[in-house]
Amino acid sequence: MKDMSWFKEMEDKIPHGEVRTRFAPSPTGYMHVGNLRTALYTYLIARHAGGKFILRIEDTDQVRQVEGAVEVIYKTMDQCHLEHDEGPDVGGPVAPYIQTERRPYYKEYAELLMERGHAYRCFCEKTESEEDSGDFDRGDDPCRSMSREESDRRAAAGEPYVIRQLIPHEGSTTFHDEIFGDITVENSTLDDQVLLKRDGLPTYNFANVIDDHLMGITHVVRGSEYLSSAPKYNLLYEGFGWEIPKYVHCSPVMRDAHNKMSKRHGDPSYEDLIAQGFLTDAVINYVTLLGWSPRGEQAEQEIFSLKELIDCFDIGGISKSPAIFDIEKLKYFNSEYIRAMSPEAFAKIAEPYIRSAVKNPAYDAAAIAALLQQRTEVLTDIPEKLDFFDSLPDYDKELFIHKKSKSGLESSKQALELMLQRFEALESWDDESIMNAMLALAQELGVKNSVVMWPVRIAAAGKAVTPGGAVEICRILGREETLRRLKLGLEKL
RNA sequence: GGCCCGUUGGUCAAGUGGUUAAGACACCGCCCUUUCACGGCGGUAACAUGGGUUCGAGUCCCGUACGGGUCACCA
Repeated sequence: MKDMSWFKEMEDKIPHGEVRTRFAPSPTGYMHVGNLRTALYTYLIARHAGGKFILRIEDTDQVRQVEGAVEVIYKTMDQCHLEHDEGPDVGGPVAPYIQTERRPYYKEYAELLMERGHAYRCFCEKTESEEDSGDFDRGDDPCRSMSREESDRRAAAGEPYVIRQLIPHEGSTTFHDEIFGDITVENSTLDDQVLLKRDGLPTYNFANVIDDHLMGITHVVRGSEYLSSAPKYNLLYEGFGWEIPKYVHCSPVMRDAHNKMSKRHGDPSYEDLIAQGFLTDAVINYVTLLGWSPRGEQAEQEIFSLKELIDCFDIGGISKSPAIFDIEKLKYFNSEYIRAMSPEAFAKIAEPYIRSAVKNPAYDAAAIAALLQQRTEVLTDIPEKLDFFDSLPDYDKELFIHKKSKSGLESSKQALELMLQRFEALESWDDESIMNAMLALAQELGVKNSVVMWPVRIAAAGKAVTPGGAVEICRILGREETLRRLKLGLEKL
């Protein structure tokens, strides 16, 4: 073990006097919605307090590493505007920020903890069945009461061992969580968890405490699955004589009442949602509100920019109970964000989706986008709305019948015939001219406007539901194509 | 099973002993309208349950049920 001056140096590097939070993913998979939300809350707590947000990679599990997982984390955080102040890529005062690179530290601290009487070497070869059965009685662990001399001797002889936390059999431990309040458990229900594995790497439970302390983390934000481990963390902090950070344990995001969101069930990751046509800002907004709600004055506000969230986020608003992810509500947020965009911005993001359905360059994508903006929930819905542009669907003449518009087969035939002539004679082809031509005819015939406009739209689009009305569709199709389609419609009648 | 936590409409949720128990999504109806949407108006729908405490309980206490978490040399 290093001498105390080394530990003193480590302590001296710890920043103080500011709120410091960390997002500490393990690179074992993709960024699911629950992860994203934890990252968001962690970020918001730091930014709200004007503190630092740190990224730390927890890669102590040798076998579960997934290729490319770290890149996904960086990319997602970048796209979500969750910029970190310190991390593997940008460095910082308490580097390194990757746990495998901190490997030497853990051993020193594990030994320090032994020195202080709160940990011991365990040489037991436990079989998997013993571990799995849960029958292992730590009270019987002979290593727990082994003399320090024997322990040192066997370790020096090269015998493999793990280092376990020495937890008292008596008494109870109380910890405080910012969301759940005070929780007390009997120490007898806590087991002597492994701190340092046989391979010399720390367990998550140990590395977390060491790193959170050494990095000056003030608010430990994590999933509620760690709630039951919290008393052991407290004992660890106390064993070292360290200040205990504030705990913020967040309940999970569920796919339904019984299951968490998971890759296995095919639940969407952040990347999946984007691929499904959702906007980042809408996802962030929705996910933040899934398990957190503003109180007081803003209790009724739902649409928040990231900036606004930073301003009003408070830990007290985080919910204790799990929240079910509702894609329908996300769609609502998405459509709100789409409608709030400038027409230009929407045209830009919609264009690829428009062009996937409308190949004919004669049809203006920006003009089509204008029709779509108010009626698009997710971008991927766009192509199917536009199929009639490139080729007129083979529709049934029954489509011309629409009771509410007072449109029938005979009236449609008449309207189409007359509009064909008038469109041909029209001086210019713009919204106003097209509209006026139709209104004039309706007036002359003494019928509702819809008696003329319904059949025109049907003939032009070949389907009952279209983005935009007869005027817009005819305008975009152009006069020539409109006339052609009206004639085809007439043939059906 | 032990320990811990949770429970307001289908969903997200406000509520911190006295309210006609907000709001939003979804759903339904009406209006607007050349369709669908958008928008406007309105509607259906909730304090898991049984005991306490209290003048008064969604709010406090206890039990029950249901749900979740945890009990790894995974995080």
